[in-house]
Amino acid sequence: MNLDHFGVETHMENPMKTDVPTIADVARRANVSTATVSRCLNTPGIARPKTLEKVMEAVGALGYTPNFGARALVAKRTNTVGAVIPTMDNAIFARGLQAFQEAMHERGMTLLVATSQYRPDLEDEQIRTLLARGADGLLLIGYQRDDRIYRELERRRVALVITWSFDGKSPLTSVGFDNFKAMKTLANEVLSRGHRSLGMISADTQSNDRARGRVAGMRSAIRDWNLPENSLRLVETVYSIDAGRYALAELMSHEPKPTAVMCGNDVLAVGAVREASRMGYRVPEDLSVTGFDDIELANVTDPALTTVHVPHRDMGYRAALALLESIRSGKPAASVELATDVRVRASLGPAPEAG
Amino acid sequence: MNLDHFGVETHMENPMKTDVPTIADVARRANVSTATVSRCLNTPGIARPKTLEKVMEAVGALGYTPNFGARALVAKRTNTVGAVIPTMDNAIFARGLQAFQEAMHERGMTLLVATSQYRPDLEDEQIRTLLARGADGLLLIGYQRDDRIYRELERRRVALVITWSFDGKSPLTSVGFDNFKAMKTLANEVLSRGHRSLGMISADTQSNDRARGRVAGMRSAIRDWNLPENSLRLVETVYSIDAGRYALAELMSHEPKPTAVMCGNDVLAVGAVREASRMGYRVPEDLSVTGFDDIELANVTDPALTTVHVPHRDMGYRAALALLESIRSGKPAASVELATDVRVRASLGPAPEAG
DNA sequence: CTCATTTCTGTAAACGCTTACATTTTGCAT
DNA sequence: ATGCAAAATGTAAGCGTTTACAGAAATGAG
Repeated sequence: MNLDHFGVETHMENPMKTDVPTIADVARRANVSTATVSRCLNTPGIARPKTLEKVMEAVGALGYTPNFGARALVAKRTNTVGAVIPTMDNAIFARGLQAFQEAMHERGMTLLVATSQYRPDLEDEQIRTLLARGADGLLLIGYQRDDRIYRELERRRVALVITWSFDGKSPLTSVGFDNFKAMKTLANEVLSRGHRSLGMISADTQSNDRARGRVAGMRSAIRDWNLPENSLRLVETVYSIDAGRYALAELMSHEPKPTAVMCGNDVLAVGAVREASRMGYRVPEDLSVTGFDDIELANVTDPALTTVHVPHRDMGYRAALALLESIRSGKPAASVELATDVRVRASLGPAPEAG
Repeated sequence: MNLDHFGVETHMENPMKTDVPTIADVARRANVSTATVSRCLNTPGIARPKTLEKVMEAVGALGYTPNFGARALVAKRTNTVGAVIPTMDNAIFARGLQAFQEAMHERGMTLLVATSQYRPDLEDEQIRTLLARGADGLLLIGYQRDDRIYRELERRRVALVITWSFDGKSPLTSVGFDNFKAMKTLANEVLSRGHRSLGMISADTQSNDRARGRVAGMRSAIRDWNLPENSLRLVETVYSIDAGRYALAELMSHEPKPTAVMCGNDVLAVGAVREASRMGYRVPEDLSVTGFDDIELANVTDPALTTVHVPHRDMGYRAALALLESIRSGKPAASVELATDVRVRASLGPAPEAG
C-alpha cells in the first residue's frame, strides 16, 4: 500500500544501517543541533549539564567518533606528527622513536613512521609522503638534506625538529648531540693509551652527516696529537654486523696494521670484534675496538665494548617536547644539546708493545 | 588612488601568499575546471595530452599537493594503516615493524605506530586512537583483547591482521606462528638432554596470550615425558635483561635447583645467563639456558643462546601483504602459519650428573 | 560537409565537521 | 512580573576534494 498521497511520512531510520554514525545522527538523537554536539565534544564547560548529558548519551549509544578527514579539513590540523628515521633495525633509532612515541601519545598526538634506509632519495620521498598525509610536525635525523625540503616545510608551516645531531650555528630546532665532539673525546681516550696506528669503520660519509662528523672528530684528535694523516685508515661501509666483519678483515690486511679500530656504531663494532677473534687477534690485548651509541649489545658482548653513550631515550623524549612546542607556537623551538660520555669497557686496552 | 569607481579590476593574485595552493588554484592557472585537475591526478590516461600537460605545469609551478583531509573525507580512505605493538624496545617487534613498513610503503601506504607497553588498557586506547585517525587497516599482536574491539573493527569495516600468534581455529586473519608448538619443540630438545628439573622465566601469562601459549607448550612437553607437574618452576616477570637476572636468582634460590632454565624471550635469557655467571654457575656445564625469538643478541652473547628462531621480517612482510589484500577486498584475507625452528647453540648442554 | 558517436571537460552536489553570526533561553535585578 | 545582559543553542557557510551528470568538442562515416 502506497501511503505517499496521504501525506504520511514514510521516512525512517534504517536500523540495519551499518555505517558509522555522523555528528548529525548524534544531534538528531539528542534533539540538539550539530553545532551543540560539536561544542560539547570540543569545548568543555560550554554546554549546560542537561544538554551535555543528552549529547553524551547519544554519543555513547551510537558509538560516535568524529570523522578524521572532516575534522582535519576544517581544523587544518591532524594531531599527527611524522618521523623519518634510517631504520628501526638499529636499536638506537627504535628506542629513541619509542620514547618519542610515548611522549607524543601522552599529549594526544599520533605518530606516522617512515624509514629511509640511509638513502637520501628515499628520505626525500618519505618526507613528502608524510607531509601529504598531513603531519603537523616532523622529526628528522641529522641536518643534511636538499634545501628544497626545508623550503617546502617552511611554506607549509610544518614544525620540524632535528635529532641525532647538534649544530649550534643552525637556526633549525635540534635536540641532539655533537658527533664531532663525541668521537673526538673517544679518540683522545684511545690515543692516550698509546695507539698510533688506527683504523676506522664508518658509514658512508657523503650522505650521512653524523658519520661525517664522527670521522672529522677522529681526524681532529689525530691532528691534535701531531700524528701524520696516514696514521688513520678509513673504511666506509653500511651498518651491519657482517659489514663490520668484512671491514675489519680489510683493515687488518694492510700494513701497518692498526692497533685500535674505532667503529661508527656498536653494530659495526660487534662485527669487528667477532672477526678479530675469528682471525686470532685477542681483544683488547692485540687489538682494541670501540663502538658508538652504547646500545644493549655493547654491554652484552664479550669483551664489553668501549663506546660513546648516547642518551637515546632522553633525546627522543625531549625531541617530542620541542616539536610539540614548535607546533603549538608556530615558531622554531629552542634547541637542546645533549651530553654524551665515553664508557670505557674491556674492548679498549693499551697499545701492544711494538714489534 | 582609488580605482574602484573606474570599474578597474584591482583584484590580483597575491604573490606573497604563503598558503598552500588548492586544486582551485591549479585549475585557474591551467584554465580548466577543478574536476579536470582531479581527474588528471587520479585517473591516468583520461585527459587529452594537451590538457594533462597544462595541468601538470600548473601543479609543478604551484607545488600543489592534494589536501589530505579533504581527500579522506570524500574517499573514505586514508591509505594509512596502523600498527599497535607492545614496544619498539624489543628488537623483534622493531624488525617486524620495519619489514611491515617497507612493504606498506612499496604499495603506497603510510604507517601509524602506537605502542601498548604490554598493557591491555593502553592497547585498547591506542587501537581507538588509530581508528579515530582513520586507519584503513590494523596490525595487532596476538589475539587476546576485549571483544568490543573486534566488534568495533567490524562495524567500521577496518581490515585486521593478527601477528606473532597463529590459531588455526580463529576466523581472524593471522600471519604468525604457533607459540605452543614452538616452545614445546624447544622443551623436548631440552628434556632429551636429560634435564628433569626445569625453570621457566615468562612474561605475564594473564595478559599475554603468546606467553601463555609458550608456557602451555612447555607443560605439555613435560607431561609427554611423564614428569610430575612440579618439575617445572615458573616465574613471571616483565621483559628486560634485569628482570631476567632477578628471575634467575629467584629460581636458583629454591631446591631442587633447575638444571635448565627456559626463558620467554632472548632478552630474559641474556639476563639469566649473566646472572648465572655472576652467581658462579657455568653455562651450560652447570646450567642450561634457552631463549626465544632469535634476535641478534642471541648470537652475540657468550655462550650463544639456544633459542627458537622466529622469522620476524618475513612475518612483518607477509602480514603487510595480507592486510593490504584484506583492505582491497573488504574481507578477511587468508591466514598464514609460519614455521619456527629451534637453533641449538652453546647455552644448552646435557644435564649435569646428579649429585 | 553533416550528423551521430565517442571522448573530454565543466557544473555542482556531496562528504562530515567547525565556527561566525543570529537567535533563543536563562538568570538576575528591579 | 518585567526587562536586560549573559549564556546557551541554532543556522548556515565554508573547508578542499571527488564524482554523477550534463554539456561541449573531437572523431569518423556517409
